[in-house]
Amino acid sequence: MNQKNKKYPRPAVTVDVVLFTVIRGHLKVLLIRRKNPPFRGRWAIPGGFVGPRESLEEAALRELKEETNVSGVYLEQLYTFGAPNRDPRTRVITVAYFSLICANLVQVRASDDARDARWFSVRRLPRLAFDHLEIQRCALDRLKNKLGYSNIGFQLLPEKFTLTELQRVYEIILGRKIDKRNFRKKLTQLDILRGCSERRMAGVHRPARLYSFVQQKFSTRKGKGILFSF
Amino acid sequence: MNQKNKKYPRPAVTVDVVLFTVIRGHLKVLLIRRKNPPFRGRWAIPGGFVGPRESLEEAALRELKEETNVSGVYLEQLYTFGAPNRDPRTRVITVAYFSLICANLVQVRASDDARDARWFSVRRLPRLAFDHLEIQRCALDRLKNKLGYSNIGFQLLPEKFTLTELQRVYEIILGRKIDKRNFRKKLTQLDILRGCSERRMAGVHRPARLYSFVQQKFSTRKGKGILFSF
DNA sequence: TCAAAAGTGTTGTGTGTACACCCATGT
DNA sequence: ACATGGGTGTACACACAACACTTTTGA
Repeated sequence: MNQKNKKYPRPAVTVDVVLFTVIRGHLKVLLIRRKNPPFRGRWAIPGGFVGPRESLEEAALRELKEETNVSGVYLEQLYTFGAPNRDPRTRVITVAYFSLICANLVQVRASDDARDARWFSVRRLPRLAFDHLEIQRCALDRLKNKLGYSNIGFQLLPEKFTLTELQRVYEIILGRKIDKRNFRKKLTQLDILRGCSERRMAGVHRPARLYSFVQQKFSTRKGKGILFSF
Repeated sequence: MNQKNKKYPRPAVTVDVVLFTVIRGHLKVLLIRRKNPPFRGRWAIPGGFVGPRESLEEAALRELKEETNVSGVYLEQLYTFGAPNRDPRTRVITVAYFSLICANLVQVRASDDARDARWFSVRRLPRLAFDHLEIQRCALDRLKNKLGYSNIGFQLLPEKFTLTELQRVYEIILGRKIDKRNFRKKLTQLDILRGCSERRMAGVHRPARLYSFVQQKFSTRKGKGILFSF
């Protein structure tokens, strides 16, 4: 880090947030339609410039709040993209984040004057602006991988959920069926769920028990080996 | 990504490279002593500004080459650090990389007029400039974790190596002893090593067989589960 | 009584782990 | 012959994977 500041024109720095949720059995990602060139009319990952007094994470949280009105959601830095011509206007380096949110808790600010925001199934994305397809793929890969050795799956559900709902989240993201008994056995022996006394009635069948995630138990488990390996 | 460029002063963007190697049984990291304020005289991770026409990775490779004269080494983006006051002069966002190199293949440009560069054991680091201690810890965590599910351990060895040398790399980084028979059994059943006919004589004992890493076999293995779990 | 999802155990197979002795070499 | 690190196999524990039937509910 030499004192060469003058020699180097400074790039613009943005944060982009790949926001996932699960709606009716599909993994969805939030996109915003661009109103201005370049890529006018194309869909893009929400993002914006990093303010002079905020950290990168603060900038990402601010963007997230602007789009969804929620705070306290899961947010993780993903990767930084800086190809010289990824934005045709000027040099823009973007620090990408990915975020998980429970669909019940969020009301997307859609379709007001300034913006057109929609959830898209990750299987059926429209053409994206800039290198946003690459960013989105990177986020999806991270999500799939991280599901195997962390607790992030719970972030897509409300505080109380049934075991079948949790299993669906895993199946949707991993893209394959999981054996019900093995799934439940694994979770109970991980000792990270607290069953509450409530039941949930949903349809003409036996009511399902509701559970909540117990953070502290999870984080104190020994770190060696895989946690979920379905 | 709105058109608000004017409102936001652009930060400087740098890349920093945490460069690891193994020398005589110790995991080492390359540091450079700062000749100028701030933090004059403190040791720092090598890095520098991102040029206007180069990608982030190109900038990291350039820095790496400037420090070590080598190319073709393992390099991976680590994390981006952007706390508003991490550099007291001005806003600097740094994209950190980490890199692994075989000590035999590198000749550090040490102690010429402009720079004072040294390998430090990760166990005995000096006080570091900026937030470089945090960056270095982040890199070390990543290295330890990634050792378990990837092939990066081989990057710290020359092309031909003995199984004991490979085991030492794992023991040094993980910080614990590994059973010799289990280590060798695991590697042979992974089928990623080719034994060559050469032997290495080193000291007054039976000569050791030399092996080389076979990339293609490794990369085609099924990705589920852990690969190394010593 | 029927449909629909909830809930529950056992067995075989593979992988991790612990452990001790002989081999090849130079002095 | 001896000191030094190289090289090899077996037995137990545990985790993953496959698999089918009973329960509870509302209509």
